[in-house]
Amino acid sequence: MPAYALTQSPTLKAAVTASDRVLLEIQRAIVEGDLPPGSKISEPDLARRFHVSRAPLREALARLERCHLIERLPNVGARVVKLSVDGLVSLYQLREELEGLACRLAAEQMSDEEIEQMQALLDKHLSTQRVRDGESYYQEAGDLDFHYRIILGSKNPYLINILCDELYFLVRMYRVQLGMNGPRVSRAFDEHKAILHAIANRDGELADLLMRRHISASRHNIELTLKNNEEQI
Amino acid sequence: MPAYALTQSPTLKAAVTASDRVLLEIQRAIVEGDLPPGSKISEPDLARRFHVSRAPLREALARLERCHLIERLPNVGARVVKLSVDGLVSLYQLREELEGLACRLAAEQMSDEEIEQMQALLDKHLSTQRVRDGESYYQEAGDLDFHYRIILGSKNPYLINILCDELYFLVRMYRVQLGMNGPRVSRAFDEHKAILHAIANRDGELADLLMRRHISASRHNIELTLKNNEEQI
DNA sequence: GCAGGCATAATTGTCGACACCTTGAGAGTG
DNA sequence: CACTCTCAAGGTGTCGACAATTATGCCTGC
Repeated sequence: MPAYALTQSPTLKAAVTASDRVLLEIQRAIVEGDLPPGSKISEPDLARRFHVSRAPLREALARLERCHLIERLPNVGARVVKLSVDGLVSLYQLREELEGLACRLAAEQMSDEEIEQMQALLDKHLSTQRVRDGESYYQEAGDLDFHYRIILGSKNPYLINILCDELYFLVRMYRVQLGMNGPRVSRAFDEHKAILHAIANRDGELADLLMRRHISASRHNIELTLKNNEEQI
Repeated sequence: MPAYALTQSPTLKAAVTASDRVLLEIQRAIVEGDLPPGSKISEPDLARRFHVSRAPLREALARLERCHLIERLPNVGARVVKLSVDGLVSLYQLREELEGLACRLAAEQMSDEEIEQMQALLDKHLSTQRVRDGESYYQEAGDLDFHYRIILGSKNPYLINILCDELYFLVRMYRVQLGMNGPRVSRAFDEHKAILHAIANRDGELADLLMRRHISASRHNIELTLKNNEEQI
């Protein structure tokens, strides 16, 4: 399998084409709620806004559909996805399964060097977290970085593609729009550490189990916020 | 989650647009080896061949990339994927995990009526198989139909999307190009029956286990053929 | 006042043409 | 002979315009 199979998304490569650029901008806009959930996507409007023609814009829309940030109907158009409890549950069911698998594979496939680099990464995150206690953004970035590395460590290109290119933007959207809060931020570090420890011991089964629990806990956290939000409406 | 989230692929809906039509034709051509693995995809060439302009063709190519039938490089172009043992292993690792999950969810989510319909489907397949013993195509279609129904029964839209829209064309490509052969054809029926029985008993764990074994056996079957093929070259 | 149909406006799908990039062949040089 | 550079040819990325479809608002009729 050629290496470029892993570089389909412009997040992992330089944004060489206009379509890539626009994709990144719209992804950010949707994830951060700049384009609100449920809102209509007008192609002529967006094309003007990002100074491109409709051709690269439509290419970008196709990729946005691929990562579940918009939904399209032929001859009708696209809308930004709405966040829901059902959607969250479905998404995290998959995450538990797939990232569990990623852990098992990573425990077999990652090199000692890669594992050492991850340990260094965790140490770095720990120190910055102590300094900026409560600032969720850094925790957010650090958490995603941790998960990314394990997924890449699985060395399974299809698994990497699904998690990194197709599901993670939606995961980020839930987390950014519903906010990460409370004691989970500090507890997540310990869970990361335990998972990495299991991988370092080449104990794939344990890493799998711990990752599933880690993701399940994260889901419950978001689910609570989401249900509160829905009640407020 | 709206219903049309499940109808992104033209396989499950009417091919209303030119892009849909071309997509279906090229999918078939690649899966059946009409466009051979590794061959270059020339946009002007294909556009002439299918009597459309490059705009809908490129839309179709984007979706072909999504289901891993072609690989693209910016400013370079697209090639039909090559089949390999590594690719097969990666693909079936995912299938085991995801279809196992689908079984667990289907055991919870499927209605009694849906389960009865599946039993009727199996009976029908059994009778046609007895008649046309050895004809792999019908078995092929029947097997896919069985897996499709379980996946749909999971009621998880993301899972359905990944398996039915993104991975199954590649699975079909391996099976069609490497051929299904030997005693597996008849044994697969028994395995299907056992899986469905577990689902009917609402025993998700057992269905999960049986499905993983079923897929694993299928993989070993194809792997053998693939390795023989590579040795011949 | 309301339902239904019609015409208009706006949006999406498709087309052909152009600009830029990559690639491969061939000339030139060490 | 090997290596580099140039350049032409083909292909991809992008653009603006047209055709087909859908949404909107008005009008008519009940």
